[in-house]
Amino acid sequence: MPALNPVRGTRDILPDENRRRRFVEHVAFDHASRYGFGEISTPVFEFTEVFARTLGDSSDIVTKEMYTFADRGGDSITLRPENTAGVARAFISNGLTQHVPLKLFYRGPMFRYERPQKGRYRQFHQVGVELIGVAGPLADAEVIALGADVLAALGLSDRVTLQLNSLGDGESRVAYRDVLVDYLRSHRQSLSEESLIRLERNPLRVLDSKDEGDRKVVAGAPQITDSLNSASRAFFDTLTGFLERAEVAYRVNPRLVRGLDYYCHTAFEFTTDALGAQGAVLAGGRYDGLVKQMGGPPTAGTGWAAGVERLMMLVDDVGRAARPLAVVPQSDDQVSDAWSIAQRLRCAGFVVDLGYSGNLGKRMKRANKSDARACIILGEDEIARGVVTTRDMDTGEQQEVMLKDIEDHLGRYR
RNA sequence: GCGGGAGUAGCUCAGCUGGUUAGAGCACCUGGUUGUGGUCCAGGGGGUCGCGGGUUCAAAUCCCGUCUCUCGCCCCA
Repeated sequence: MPALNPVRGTRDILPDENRRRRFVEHVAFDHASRYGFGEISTPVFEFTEVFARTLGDSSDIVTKEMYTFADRGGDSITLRPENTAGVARAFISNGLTQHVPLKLFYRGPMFRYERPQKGRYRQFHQVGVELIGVAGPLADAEVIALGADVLAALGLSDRVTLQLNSLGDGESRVAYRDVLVDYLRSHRQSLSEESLIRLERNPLRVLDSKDEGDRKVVAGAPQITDSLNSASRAFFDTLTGFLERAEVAYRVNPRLVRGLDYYCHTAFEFTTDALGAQGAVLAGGRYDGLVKQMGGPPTAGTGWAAGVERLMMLVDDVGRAARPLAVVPQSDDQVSDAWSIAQRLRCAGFVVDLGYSGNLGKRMKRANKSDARACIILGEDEIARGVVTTRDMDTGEQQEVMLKDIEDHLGRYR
């Protein structure tokens, strides 16, 4: 049935898997709340310009990975490939520039036209945070510590490492870029074809090339740390001091870079080797130039995004769904009474399932399949006497209970 | 966008040097048990062998194309 398959790179998430997804999202938001973040929801599509302008014309996301189309009114629309640009747009659109510092959490689907792989889909989900309007390193520390907390709460502490780097301020980055380009040019005969292109368009990217020849060249390359001016160095030192004080373990990786212009100072990634090539599970950095680039006032910002599907694959077990009580009529003759009892119990806050058809045995089977904690059995006999029979599905123990007392009696199964 | 591997029942897979009616386990349904689930026993349903084309007397099996998944590259969450 090829016509009935979901579109490549998309998939259906069934109830069991959605419990994992909700668990991940819930843990993320729960911890974000503790840091004072509130949830923002922005549209899943924006004017193409929102992404084109902020992500940079040369980035892969913009040049070949966006779902872009003209709507019926002729506007160019793009399904969001990430949400930082959307949040920045909302920040400006809603006049929030006067309400900084602003701490925003988000979650939801993102869209990128990429080759699907393990943990990589064309429609995927992210959770993320943006802390807008704080220029100092305490904001970076908070955001990183929050990321570490979320991963810890998901039970992943021993499977991820935090890699940290500083790109410095604009002055430092320009200085480093010059030094780096000089060095790379002098070794251009050893660089891969890819890297020669990057050298012209986005030289920092050469640093995280996986090509063996490139790596040798990069190993001897000047490090950004040496190009940081004193202000940038102080920023980074203060940040690492905060992280140490909060006991957030990190490893400085001078090759961790961000290609886009609006990034500065902090860049970080929590990575794992448990997902093959998809190593990054939660990554972010500081983007002081973004809001201004979008047409807003100069505004500092720092944040991260995490791939929900990747996290879902890493978390072990989220426990089973709530076990229901099953109201089981002996036959169709007792269905109306069963229905009343079920509604009464639901009203009282119980999780209640029903057996829909068949004889008592069939309905019991269904109750068992739904993992029922207990059954409320209702026969002709019981109705006549104003009682029900309850059966504990784990012990098999049964007893008769007055109909009016069932809520009390079942309280222990709540 | 580029390269490797794989697609057989709802799931995991066997069958593949071409040869009767394509199998197993799990799952599902029915009965044993018409007032009692799980376990057990007996039986049953379910497959255009991803799709299209080619070779052949004969194709799940060989060849080509295509789609999807998967691993890697690129990039990224």
